[in-house]
Amino acid sequence: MATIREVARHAGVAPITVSRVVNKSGYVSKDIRERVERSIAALDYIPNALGPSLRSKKTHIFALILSDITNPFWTTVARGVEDACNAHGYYVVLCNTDESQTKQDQYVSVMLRKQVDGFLLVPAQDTNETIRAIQKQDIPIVVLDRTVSDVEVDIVRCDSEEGAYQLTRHLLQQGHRDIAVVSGPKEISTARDRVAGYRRAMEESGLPVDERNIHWGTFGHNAGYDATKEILTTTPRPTALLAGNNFIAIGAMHALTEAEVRVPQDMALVSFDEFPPGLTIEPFFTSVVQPAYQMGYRATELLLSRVQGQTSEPFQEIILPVEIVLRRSSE
Amino acid sequence: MATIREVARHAGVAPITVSRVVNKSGYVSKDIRERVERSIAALDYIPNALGPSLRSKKTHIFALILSDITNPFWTTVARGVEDACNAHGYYVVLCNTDESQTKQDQYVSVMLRKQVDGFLLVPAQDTNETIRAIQKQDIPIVVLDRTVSDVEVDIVRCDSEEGAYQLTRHLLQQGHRDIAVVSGPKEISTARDRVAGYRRAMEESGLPVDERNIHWGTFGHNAGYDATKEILTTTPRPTALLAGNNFIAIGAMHALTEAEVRVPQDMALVSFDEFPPGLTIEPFFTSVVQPAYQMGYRATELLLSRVQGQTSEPFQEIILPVEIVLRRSSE
DNA sequence: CTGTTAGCGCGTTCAT
DNA sequence: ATGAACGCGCTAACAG
Repeated sequence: MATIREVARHAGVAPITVSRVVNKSGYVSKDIRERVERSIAALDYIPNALGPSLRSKKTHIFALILSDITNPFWTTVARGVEDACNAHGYYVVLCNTDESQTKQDQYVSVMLRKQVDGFLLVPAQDTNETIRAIQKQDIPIVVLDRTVSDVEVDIVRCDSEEGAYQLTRHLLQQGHRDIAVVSGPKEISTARDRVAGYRRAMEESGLPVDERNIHWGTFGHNAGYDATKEILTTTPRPTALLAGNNFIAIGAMHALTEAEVRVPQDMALVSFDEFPPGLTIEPFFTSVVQPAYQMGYRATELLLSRVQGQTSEPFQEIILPVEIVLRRSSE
Repeated sequence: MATIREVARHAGVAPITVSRVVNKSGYVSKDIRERVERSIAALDYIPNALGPSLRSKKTHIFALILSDITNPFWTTVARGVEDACNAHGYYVVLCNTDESQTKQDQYVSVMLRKQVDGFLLVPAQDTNETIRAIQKQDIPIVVLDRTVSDVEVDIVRCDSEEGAYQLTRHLLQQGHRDIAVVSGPKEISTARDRVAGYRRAMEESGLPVDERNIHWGTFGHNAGYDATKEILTTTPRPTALLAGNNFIAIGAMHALTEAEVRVPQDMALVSFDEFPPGLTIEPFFTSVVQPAYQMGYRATELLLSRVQGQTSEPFQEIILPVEIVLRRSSE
């Protein structure tokens, strides 16, 4: 790897002149520019971005920390982040936490040392320590998807409560009265919000909420499977099921198929999150569509505005609207 | 962000002493260590990794450049890469090329400037220029999934030819004689290999290969849809279809469903790549399972060995075996 | 229009 | 056991 000095020597000029040619900054006569350009080509010179970063304290790198890139939902978020970054000359380092607080904190610590210019964080649990640690270093951060208690921080998320409300109302309209919910971990706000939306719809219709109908677990398909098996043993058996996300719905479907419970005839099944069109033979689940790509994109734009604008306006909470799509799984 | 000097001043010692405490290198008396540690905590000091990187010319970052993180296949590869990296103190910057040569080259160029320690590249097309440019800078690179002509380079890939061969033999055993192939772009080696495996199986059985049965396109579901629509208009109509990847299979399925062609009764359909268990209600396609996670992991290990060992052993080509899983889509 | 100087944060080398 | 000086690659500020 040639350095700027070697190019300068080769071209018989000062390093700063090479710098001016490379960055098209300042005046360089045509003759010298061409001579420098030839030297650059001859030596295969590629500028080292570390030097400038050290001086300018800018790396133009953001850290995106999320739970699992294997879930199409997060993948879509990540694409939104990446596209927004690229549109503004930024790049993304991706970190999977697997919902582990420890992995999350390790990543944050490393990324702080690496001088990333900002964080996009899907908080693994309801901890605010991590966020505070980042804020203490004056590095901008935008939280994605989930609220965190007891911190002031920018956040971009979707309206889970409203989504669950609409799903439940849809089920009620179909005549269901005994509806079970299989949600994610109680520590994650989206899991709580989805239960809250369900409650609101039930109560609004004057229906009592049987607490045994509310199941907390993880956002993985195994949890959906387990909870559904349990639900199938209860009497009276619920006639409809609200899954907290796409994986839970798949797990529920596995359990139902295994028990030869037909959907929607014997049990209606509604869910959160779509699968991208290239991923399913035929969309089947009635579900809440969250604007995942938009969430990533908007969060990145907000982060960029924090990074660039020195202004410390009040923290924002951007809540993106969701949409409900009716399909065969609920008639 | 506090610097090492500020901590040193705060603790009344020299910067190097702080460095020794932070890195646990060299001798520091217990008293001073504790004093320094208190200062570190008081100032929320986090070491800046840019300085050392500038000196040591090591960033401990790899660039992973692939076509599309939205495809579960690549996502699984990425997890393999990430896990292998983390196990060795490395981190990954992820870059989506969307199969575009231009985007790929832009990313490579930026990542070279950012001084990544190595590249993991899924080549967008059959170009070796990009790879040569990286090698010219003496940065190790491992190619993933696809061969590239006219370059000496390490590569880790799966045995596409054998996979297609087995899929075709399976169809032949089921009594199919007129089999169409919907593959990816001709410029991508896996697309060619899959056609080659098909040819081998056909020829081995003494069957002529009708060139009109071979369709080249992209690895997206739209291409699968379009090609299948076309296939359905030909007479005699093939009785079986070999899809070049998961997305093509889904697209084909869309076209078949639309035309009310039943699978497998009216048309058998076999494919490459599985969907992860959390992503499908019920696995349906007979398909070649490629060890995606392993591919990512092994490639990273190879890259690490290149980065660490200074030895320039001969370039390796690691070909991972594939497996075929029989399902309902082909009886 | 071109060049010199100095310093970003850190750790290696050599001293004390 | 602790510290001073130097330089990694680059560019802003200032000279000429």
